Amino acid sequence: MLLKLYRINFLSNYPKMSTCVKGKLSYPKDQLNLDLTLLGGQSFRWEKHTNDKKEEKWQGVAFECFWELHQTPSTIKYKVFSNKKHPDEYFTKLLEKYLRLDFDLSGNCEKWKRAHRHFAETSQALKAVRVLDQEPLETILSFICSQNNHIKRISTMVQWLCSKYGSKICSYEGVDYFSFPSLSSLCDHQNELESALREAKFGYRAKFIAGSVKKINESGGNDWFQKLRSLSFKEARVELVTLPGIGFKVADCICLMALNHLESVPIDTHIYKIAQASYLPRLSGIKSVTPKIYEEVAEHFRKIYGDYAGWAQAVLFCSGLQRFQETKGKFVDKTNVCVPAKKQKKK
DNA sequence: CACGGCCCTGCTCC
DNA sequence: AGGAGCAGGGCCG
Repeated sequence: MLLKLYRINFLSNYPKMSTCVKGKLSYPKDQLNLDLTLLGGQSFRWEKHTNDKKEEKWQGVAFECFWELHQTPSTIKYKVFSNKKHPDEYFTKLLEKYLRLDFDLSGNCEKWKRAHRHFAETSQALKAVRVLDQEPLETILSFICSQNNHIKRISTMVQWLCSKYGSKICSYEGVDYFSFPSLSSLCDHQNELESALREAKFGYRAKFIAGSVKKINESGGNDWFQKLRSLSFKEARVELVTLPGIGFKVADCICLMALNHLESVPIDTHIYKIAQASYLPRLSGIKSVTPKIYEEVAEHFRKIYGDYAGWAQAVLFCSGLQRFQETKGKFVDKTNVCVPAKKQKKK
């Protein structure tokens, strides 16, 4: 045990010293559900741990920092490791920005409840999911991985990218944590990138990622991301869909979660089913979501829920997800008759 | 322009 | 046991 501690300290202090900062901010728990927000499919870099005393903590990497979060009814306490020196308040501000704590969730939920009956019915108990404000490159590559895929495998793939091309932030409790790779780091391996990804079981997404990295670099990298933030939502989306592997749905996820375009409403299969059942019954016979149908649904949500329609969608999505799990794969919207979950037995 | 077939992998189901 | 079916899409014909 002593030896182990010594090793960890030795490794993490040398050759590069990563500093640990502790901090705390006040925020009511009922306005921030960390499970839904961090583990619900926006980011793929967080894990929750519960010890035998049933104390919960969330660990993850964002903005080149490793974070450990604890939540009390009125506060969030954090530990953060970073390779770069910053004044302590930098981290508090960063965390507030990442979680968009300035957004009045309960106020907006009241508006959304008045805007449509379905919202009022589905979210009686507030699903306090917050839309994260994430880094564009990480969000783009992660959501390219998300197609035809589920959270668990996406997380594995993103983790692979980080440990292969990212840089080590710290070693904590015996685990190494890596930042998401920078654009330049990925470009340095441009020639081998696709084949390396293939080998790492990225499947057909390997080509998309390599191609997108190349194109992002040619477009100006971080300057291009800044430009996309300053453009209107739809202008930004037009630009994004020129990247290989990015269609409307993934582009909308990026706009919403990394480019500050909160009116963006990603229409995935879950949301489409909700739309068919409770918003646009006309679509109930139509299976394939063509670009035209996609836009119709998205515009419909924007019309109802306004400038922050994407956030309203996130809340609806979480409500749907929960029911999805409860019914063991059979998606059942509340407006339909609820099919009882199959009895599971078997060891 | 709408549609179906296909794409990689890994897991679950039967 | 081992093949079908599917998972928070996109591309191509």
